[in-house]
Amino acid sequence: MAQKVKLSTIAESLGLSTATISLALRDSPLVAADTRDKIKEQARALGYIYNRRAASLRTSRSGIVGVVFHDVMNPFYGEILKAIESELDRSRQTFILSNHYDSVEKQRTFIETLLQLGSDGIIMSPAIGTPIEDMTLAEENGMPAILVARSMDGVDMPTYRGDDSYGISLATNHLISLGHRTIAMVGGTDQTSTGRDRYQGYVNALRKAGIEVDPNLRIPGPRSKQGGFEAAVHFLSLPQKPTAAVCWNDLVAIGLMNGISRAGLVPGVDISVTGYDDLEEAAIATPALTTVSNGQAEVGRLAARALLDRLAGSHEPDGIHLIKPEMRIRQSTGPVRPRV
Amino acid sequence: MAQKVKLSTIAESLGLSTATISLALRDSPLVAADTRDKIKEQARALGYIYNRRAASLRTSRSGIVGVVFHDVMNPFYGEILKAIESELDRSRQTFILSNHYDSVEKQRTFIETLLQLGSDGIIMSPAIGTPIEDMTLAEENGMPAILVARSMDGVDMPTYRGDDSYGISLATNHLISLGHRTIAMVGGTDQTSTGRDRYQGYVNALRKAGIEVDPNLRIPGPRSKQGGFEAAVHFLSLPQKPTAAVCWNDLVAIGLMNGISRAGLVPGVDISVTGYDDLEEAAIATPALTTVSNGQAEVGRLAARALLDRLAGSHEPDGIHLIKPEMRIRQSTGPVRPRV
DNA sequence: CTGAAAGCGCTTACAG
DNA sequence: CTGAAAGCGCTTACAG
Repeated sequence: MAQKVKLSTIAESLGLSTATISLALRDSPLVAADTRDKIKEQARALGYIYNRRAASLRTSRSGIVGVVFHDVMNPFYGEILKAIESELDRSRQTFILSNHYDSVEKQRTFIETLLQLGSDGIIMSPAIGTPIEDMTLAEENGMPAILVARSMDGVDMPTYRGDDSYGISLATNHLISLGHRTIAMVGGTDQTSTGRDRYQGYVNALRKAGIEVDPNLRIPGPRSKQGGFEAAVHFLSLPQKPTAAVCWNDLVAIGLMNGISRAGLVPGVDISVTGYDDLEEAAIATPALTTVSNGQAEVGRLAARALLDRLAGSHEPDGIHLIKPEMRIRQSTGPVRPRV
Repeated sequence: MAQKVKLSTIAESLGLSTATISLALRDSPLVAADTRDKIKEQARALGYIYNRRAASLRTSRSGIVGVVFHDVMNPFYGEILKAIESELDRSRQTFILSNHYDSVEKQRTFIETLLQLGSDGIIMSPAIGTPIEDMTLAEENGMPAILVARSMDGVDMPTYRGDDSYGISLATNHLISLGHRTIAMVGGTDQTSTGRDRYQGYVNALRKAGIEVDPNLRIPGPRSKQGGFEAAVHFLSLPQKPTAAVCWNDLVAIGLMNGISRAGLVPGVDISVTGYDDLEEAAIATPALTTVSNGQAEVGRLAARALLDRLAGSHEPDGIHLIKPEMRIRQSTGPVRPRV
């Protein structure tokens, strides 16, 4: 590796000061156009690499944004991340990603790392059980936080997520309109806002239709394909013989449909199944999954924009911003057919 | 936000020098044990946050490692990333992730960003068409690179990937042993080493079994579920009426099986399908997918270890390190059954 | 075992 | 339009 090229290397080679070089490379109007061109040309020729650490130490802006989710391998978060990525790219901000896997410790370690790196902000879907102190730790050290997908009680930071209660009621109403009366709810946990809100929306929709709510028709827990797959046995053996399942998300729904198929029944014919999120793969599942669009792209885009705006000095309103979900009717739901 | 706490804040409050504080916080044996404890206690009490940028500027080590893949939403890369993550976590290295989506420009921008941030190294699966200069740019500026999943011609950097040619021959031989003779190959592109090597392995296996290779039985292109799903139409309309498909990866295989189901045929019975990678979801697909384990966890772990070792000073051997694939026989393959 | 001082590579008032 | 100088917050020889 050749001798490190820095501002002073360029300055000396051109007989100018580092101040002029610095200004020129950042297109300051203070530098004459032809001086600027000469400097840029020379920087390229010497293979100059801008040292962001040094600049950041001086300016206390790092150009780094932290993003922490439960697990990016989950396409729901993956789709949010993609939207964040493209929005940050446009503003030349680099993001650092971490999965917390709902470990509060892992999440805190990550927040501390971001603070040490001088991260300009953080976009997060907080881990289950996140203490308020961890959130204020960020804010108090000048690192604004934006929440996505999950709300946190007692925190009025800007939060972007879908209207879960309304969305799940769309799915439930759809099944009711097809004649289903014994409808199970599969997946999700009361430990997250999405779990609570979606169960509540399901309960509300049933009540509004005059259908009695049977708590035993709830199978809480599953949140992945694997989980949905395994829940199929439980679901199929429920003594109430439900004819339909409202799933907490698409992954659970797809897993459940696979499990139902393995048992020799045909999802969408023998048993109706709805998902939630409208992941890209929902449309190509077999059968194509009836689900609720949860606006991941919108959530990611708005959250990134909110953070960028805040970094630019404007203060977006705090509190929860709900994105309106929409029904996507496909082949996994159909008219009620009695269970044998 | 309170006044920023730095080393000198602690030093003054205790009547010590910043040198002592710095050493104590890093557990240097040069500092007396009780002095150290007092310092650590005070640092905590004041809410001190270590400034990595300043330290990194001084030491020229950042504790940051870059990771760039085609797309982490692809579970194949996601599984590699997980292994890298857990290995780096153990060494308290932070990773910065980027998708290149096979855009050479996006990849180069990311490499430049890493250089600016003083990244200690990079683990990458190079974008299609990556010029050698982009790789040497990293190395020449003191940022060692480790390749995963894809090889690059003319580059002898350490590379960790599966033995694609051997692996696909396992899948092909399995189908041949079930009596299949008209076997299509679906997905992949000649622009990547995996695409070339897997097609070659398929061709070799057929030849060795004395089966004539029909280039029209290759359907190149698909690399995703969506792609495999769409390829089903083409596959089913092939005049040679193949009874089995060797797919380039699990995603294509799962998509293809969905497409086959939509057409009213039963994958695993009417048409045998093999995947490649053994993603977590292969086992719960319907039918459960016969596939080839590609050792993602191993690839990620070894690549991360190789980089960490290099950072620690030891020089692992350059060149390609092949991980041995293994066959996973499930329900998506069965005895040949003539196409009608 | 602890301290004084230099320096990592930038940017930013301030002068001219 | 350009330059001299200070300073961001650390670490690291070097002294003692």
